[in-house]
Amino acid sequence: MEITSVAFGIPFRHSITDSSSQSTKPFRHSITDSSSQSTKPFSARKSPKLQIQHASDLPSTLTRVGQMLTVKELNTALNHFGNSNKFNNISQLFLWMQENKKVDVYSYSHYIKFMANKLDASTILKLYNNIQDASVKDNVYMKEDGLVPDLVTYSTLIAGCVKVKDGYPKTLELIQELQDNNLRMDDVIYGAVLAVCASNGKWEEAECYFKQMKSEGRSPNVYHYSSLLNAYSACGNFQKADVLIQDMKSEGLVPNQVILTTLLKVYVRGGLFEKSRELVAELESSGYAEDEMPYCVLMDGLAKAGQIHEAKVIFDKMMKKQVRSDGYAHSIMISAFCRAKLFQEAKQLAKDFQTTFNKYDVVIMNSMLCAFCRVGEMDSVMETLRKMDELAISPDYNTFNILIKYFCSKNMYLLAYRTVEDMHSKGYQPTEELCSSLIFHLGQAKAHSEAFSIYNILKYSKRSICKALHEKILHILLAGKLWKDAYVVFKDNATFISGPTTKKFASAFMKSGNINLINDVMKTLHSCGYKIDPDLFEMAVSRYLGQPEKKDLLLHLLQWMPGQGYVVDPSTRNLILKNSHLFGRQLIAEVLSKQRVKLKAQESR
DNA sequence: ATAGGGTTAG
Repeated sequence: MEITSVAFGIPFRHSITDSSSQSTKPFRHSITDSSSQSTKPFSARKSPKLQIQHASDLPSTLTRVGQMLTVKELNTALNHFGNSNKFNNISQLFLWMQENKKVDVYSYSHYIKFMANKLDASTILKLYNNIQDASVKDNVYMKEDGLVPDLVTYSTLIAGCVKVKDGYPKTLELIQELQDNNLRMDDVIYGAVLAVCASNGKWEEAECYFKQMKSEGRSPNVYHYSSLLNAYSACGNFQKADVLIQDMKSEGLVPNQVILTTLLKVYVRGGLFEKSRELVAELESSGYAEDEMPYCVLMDGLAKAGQIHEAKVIFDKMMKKQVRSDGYAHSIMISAFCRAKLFQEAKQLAKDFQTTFNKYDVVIMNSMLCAFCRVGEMDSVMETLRKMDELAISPDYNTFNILIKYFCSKNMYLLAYRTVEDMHSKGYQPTEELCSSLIFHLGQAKAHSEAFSIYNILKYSKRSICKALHEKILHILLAGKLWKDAYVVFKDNATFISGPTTKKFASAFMKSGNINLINDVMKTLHSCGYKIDPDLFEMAVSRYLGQPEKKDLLLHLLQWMPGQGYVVDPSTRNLILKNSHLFGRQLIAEVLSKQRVKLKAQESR
């Protein structure tokens, strides 16, 4: 009881606000839709293609005439919008084409070309995979029609790998592919590749590409140097960094703001705080410290090395100098205080952030939430959540994760469940490990249908989930007497269900499952190679005998059996005969004798 | 078309 009332209060009022703000959209559409029809009576006479190109409300025009157009014509429209930089229309049209399966390789290619700098990296990579799938499917090769990807395409794709997980192996594939297409890596490609190496902590590989480009007679520019430098920062290799800076200077390049800030990162990661402070002073005197970034780098490093007081000194100095800040500095100090369990200081600074910036920040909230959860300060957790709600800060992926883990750790599984549902409805994917453990605990707590909901969230969000999970949920569904769901799970995953569990499912279902599904379950069991026991038939027959109005189902079962090599055993046969008045003696006798004849015939064959 | 900063958890 207490759990649900808490859950009701928290996650999250915005789900209501959000959906209401979304509900204004269709409204807006229907207005524009009707007005465009009434003010443009001639539109119906325009060709569908022109209607699309000149649509004032593209989505509704597409709904009206989109299906009349071929993929080729739609691609022309994409091009039309692309050439006039109508990005909104490109997106709307492409989305419609995807939803209506009216896309080919060229659609993807045009779309990527026009939207390259409007889309985030992972989206572009996904689209790129779609192209490859589509080109195999349509047997079209990109090389035709000038569609061969060029170096610009590849640099866009590789740059996209910087922020993406698995970006490094993906980059290797792309390098291979561009070489297969007879392209050679140029300066920009090398720049992007080095950036990927750096963001994946691969300094040796970065060095290797750096040397390789030099050996090809290319002179590294500041981008290359800064990425290699950044690659050294993860491991704090300041010796290599210093050598690199010397090399750079000897090539006649002057370290700029980015280079020096990155060098600072190396020193900080290497624990050279004295040298770092000197470098910050150098940045200040060069006018490179007007932004908070170098201070952030140093503060964060100090705090993570346990020197929280020194970090705060930098923070205060920065505030005194009125360095331009977007709030990162606050965020770093707040999370540092939280890590050190200095909650009063953290709260004070959070308050300060709120008054300085006149807003709140989800990252700061997450830091505090996480800290409160870690020390188990339930009241502060709830207070923080209330505050987020008050200030209309939408929880993000991390917020949900923090909360769910916290609720699980406190054995508040129903609350965790509600939070996962909320998370899912906001479009965030909980991890499989989290779901899997929650399913287990919900099962233990007899929250069977809740466990099944989590299973479904997982199943419909991922291509493949741990095979053992199907069997696990099957046990839970049986325990919860959710027969129909159990049947669906069994049917969809029969190959992953062990023999003993199959047996358990079969007899539990025959005993208590939905009578209308008994024959379906029998057939499913048989078709997945399970040898149906005579006891199971006896159980099914008993169920039918208990409900004479299901006569047709019994007859159907009896008729189906001999074809698959089954025959009722003598005791079941007697049971049926004893009750045959309920079904029509004549009919039952016929069916039973047919069973024997068919079986005999099969045996003699 | 290529470069630099904060939050989870183990």
